[in-house]
Amino acid sequence: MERAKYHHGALEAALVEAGFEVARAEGPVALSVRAIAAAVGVSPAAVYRHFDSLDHLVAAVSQQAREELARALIVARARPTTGRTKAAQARQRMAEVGRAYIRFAIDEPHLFETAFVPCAAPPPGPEEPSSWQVLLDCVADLETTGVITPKMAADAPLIAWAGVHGLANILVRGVVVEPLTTEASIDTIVEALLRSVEQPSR
Amino acid sequence: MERAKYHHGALEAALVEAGFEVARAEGPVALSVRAIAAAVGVSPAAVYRHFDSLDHLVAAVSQQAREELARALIVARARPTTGRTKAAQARQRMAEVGRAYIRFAIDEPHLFETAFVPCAAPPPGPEEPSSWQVLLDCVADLETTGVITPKMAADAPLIAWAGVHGLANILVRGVVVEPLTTEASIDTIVEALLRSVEQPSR
DNA sequence: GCCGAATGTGGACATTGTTCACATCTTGGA
DNA sequence: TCCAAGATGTGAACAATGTCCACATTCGGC
Repeated sequence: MERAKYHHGALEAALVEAGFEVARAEGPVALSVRAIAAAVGVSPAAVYRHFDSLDHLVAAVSQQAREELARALIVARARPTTGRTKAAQARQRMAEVGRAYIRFAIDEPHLFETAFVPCAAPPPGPEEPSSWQVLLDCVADLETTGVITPKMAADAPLIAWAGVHGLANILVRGVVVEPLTTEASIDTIVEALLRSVEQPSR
Repeated sequence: MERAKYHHGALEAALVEAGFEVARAEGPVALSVRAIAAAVGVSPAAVYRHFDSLDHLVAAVSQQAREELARALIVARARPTTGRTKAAQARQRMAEVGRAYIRFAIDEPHLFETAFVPCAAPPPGPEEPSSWQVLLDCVADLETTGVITPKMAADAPLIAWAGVHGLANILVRGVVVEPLTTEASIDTIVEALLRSVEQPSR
C-alpha cells in the first residue's frame, strides 16, 4: 500500500486519516507526529511539509471527528418518524438527534474526546457537516410546527446542546456513578432536556 | 522561602500546591514534573518519592481543582435568599449553585479545565468538598419543600449537572458563538435548565 | 551518639516535537 | 525532448520531557 513513496498532494489527507484511526483506537493523547508518520509510512519530518505543528495536525483530526459526529446526527435526524402531526414529528426528530449525540459519545468515546480536545491551532477549514447546524435545523422545525415560540427558539439551541454535551462528557469521563448506559435511562434524560427547551420562559 | 532543602512530609502538599498555581495560570497542559519541581525548588527526581508518575501528580492537582469548584458551590448555596417560602428559597439556592458553576468556569477557565482533565491515575484520596454532594443536597431540598416529587428527584441531579457542566464546557472552549458572558444570558440558561428539573416526567 | 528509613540529588536514558541541509520527484515551458 | 525550478520526502541533529538509578543527606528513635 505504501509503494508510492511520494504522495504529492495526498499526504495531507492520508495523515489526517491515519491520525483519525489512531484517535479512534487510542484517544487524542496517542496522537504523535512519529506515530502518525509511521502509520502512513513516511518520515516524521515529512509531516511538517503539510502542517505547521503537531497541534495543527491534531486540529485537523479533531475537526474530522467533529464532522463524523455531525454525520451521525444527520443520519439520526433523517430517520423515519412515527408521529402523526408535524409537531410530533419535529419533536421526535429532536429527541432522536439528542440520543444520537449521547450514543456517539458512548460508542466512540475516543472520537468524542478527540472532537473536543483543546488545541491552540484554529480548525483548518470550514466545518462541512456541522452539529450546530443540525441542531439549528431541529429547533427551526420545532418553531415552524408551533412546538416552541420564536422567543424560546432563540435560547433553545444552546440549552439543548448544553444538556446533551454535558451528559455526554459526564458519560465519557467516569465521573459520577455510571448506571447510565441503558437505553431507557438515556431516554429519560433526553426527554427531560427536551422538555426544558419546550417550557415557557416564565 | 526555599531555605529548608528537606521538606520531610511537606513536599507532597507543596508539589500539589505549586501544580495548582501552575494550572490556574497556564492550564493543565503546562503541568510538567520539571516545572513543578522547580517551582518548589527541588530536583525533578524528588517528585517520584511522593508520586508514582506525572499522571498521579496531575490527578492530585485535578482533585484540588475539583474541590475548589465545590467550595465555590458551597459558598453560593449558603448565600442568603430572598424567597418567602421554603420552596422558593430551595429553588433560588439551586439556581445560585448553577450560576456559580458557570461563573467558576468563566472566571477560572484553566482550573475548570484542570478539574476535568482526563488522567489515568485514580484520585489520590476521598473528595472532601464534593460538587456532586452539593447538588444532591440542593435536590433533596427541592424534594422536601415539595418543588419536585421523589420520582423526579431521582433523575434531577444528573439532569442538572449535565446542563451546567455542558454549558460550562461550551463556554470554556471557544465552541459556538460566545455572546454568552453576560449575567443575563447565563440566568436565562440556568433558569431553563432548572425548569427542566422541575417539569413532571410526562 | 548512632543506625536505619525516609528524603533529595546529579546524571543518565529513551522518547518526543522540531529544524535543517540535502535528496528526490513532478511539472511546465524552451 | 529535456531541464530547471518548485514541491515533497529523508536523515541526522537539537532541546525538552518523563523516568530511573546509584549515591548523598537528613530525621527520628534507641
